[in-house]
Amino acid sequence: MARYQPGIRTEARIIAATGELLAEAGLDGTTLKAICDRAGIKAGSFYNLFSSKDEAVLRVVREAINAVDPHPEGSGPDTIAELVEAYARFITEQPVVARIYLQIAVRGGLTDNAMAARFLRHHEQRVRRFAAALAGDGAPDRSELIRAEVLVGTLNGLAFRWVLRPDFDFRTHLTAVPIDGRLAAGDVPAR
Amino acid sequence: MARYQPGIRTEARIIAATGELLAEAGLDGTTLKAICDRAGIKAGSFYNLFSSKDEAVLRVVREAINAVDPHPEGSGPDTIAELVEAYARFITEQPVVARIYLQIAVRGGLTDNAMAARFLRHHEQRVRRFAAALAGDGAPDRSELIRAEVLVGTLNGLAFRWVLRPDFDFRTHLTAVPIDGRLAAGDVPAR
DNA sequence: GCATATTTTGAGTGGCCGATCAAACTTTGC
DNA sequence: GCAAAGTTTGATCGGCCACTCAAAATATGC
Repeated sequence: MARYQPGIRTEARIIAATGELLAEAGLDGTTLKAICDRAGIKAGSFYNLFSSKDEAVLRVVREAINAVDPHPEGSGPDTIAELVEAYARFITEQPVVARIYLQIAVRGGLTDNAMAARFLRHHEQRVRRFAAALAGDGAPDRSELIRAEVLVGTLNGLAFRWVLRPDFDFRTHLTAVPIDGRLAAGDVPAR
Repeated sequence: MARYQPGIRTEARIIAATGELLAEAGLDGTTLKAICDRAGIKAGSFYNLFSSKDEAVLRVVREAINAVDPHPEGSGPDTIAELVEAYARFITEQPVVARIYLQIAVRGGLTDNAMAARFLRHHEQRVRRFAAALAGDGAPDRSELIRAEVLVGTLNGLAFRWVLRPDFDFRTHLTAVPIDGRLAAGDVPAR
């Protein structure tokens, strides 16, 4: 870990460079050389601060995952509309982080176990949260868990579509997502 | 291209090995060495029949994409229920091909342009087909196109979820997918 | 069975990957 | 200003990647 000022600044530049590359070029494009070139350092400096390339990538991914839900679970009476809106804000207001999150979700899930596990844990947590909102009072039943999984699946599906082509209008399509018989658009509170 | 019998058999073994590896180990795990080892040949034989590794991968992917929709567009009055059921059958009955299809969709989409373009073209074609089914007679309007995109997005989202964990029950969750105000389950015809 | 075309092999190529390390340099606390 | 601790550099490592090629082996048509 960095102790002196130069090291602290370098560490920050490495994290920034890694994040930008993950969003722009995906996991394949995020090579050690690319990170170092963008951060303006040599490989040796990188390994003075990080023990491996994966450490830097995981740091960025972890931050991206945490950025999805700013306030922790249970810290407020979530409604479905609020949860959907939070997802939409994540996509539209933090596109770089969102791209990292989704890329790692699928990419990491296919090959790397650590990333897949991390993403799945977070996914399940989110589904529980959606299910709780569907249930209102009391614990969600099986039907509500399934409906929550489908709703989160829809959001993820549209988000993947957006990753494939960034000009895909996530918000517009969100208005056609059915929630409890109504459409999401009508439920989204004004910002 | 193969002209003699040994070459024809080798070509088939290469395609089979490539497909198996794509499904098992993803794009990263599908190295030239892995393909050749599984096919029981040397690299030189591979390049006698294929001009590049990508050529073999693309052949498999193309076949996987074509396998999604067995009968070509316009060859029958598709209903939404039929289209959803076709997607579900693809996932549940051809899991290997489905995994390849979805992996390439996201993986290839991020780095490789040829695969991304191919997947997107196919995706848009599918959305048009869903939209036409929603519209019934006449050309689909904007609203129907958006609803079709959301519905296909939901299917993709659930499929991605299944790729992440194969024990995810795609069919059960399909019953909770809202279609035109009703649930998909009620519309799915008996097989 | 022979000439020709194809296929297979084995031994390479260069290139990029992540990672290492000693030596020079810089920052920091005192 | 000095010593100790941290940082940067430049050269370098072995390994795996996709790919090549001449030469040996095999298939095919006649």
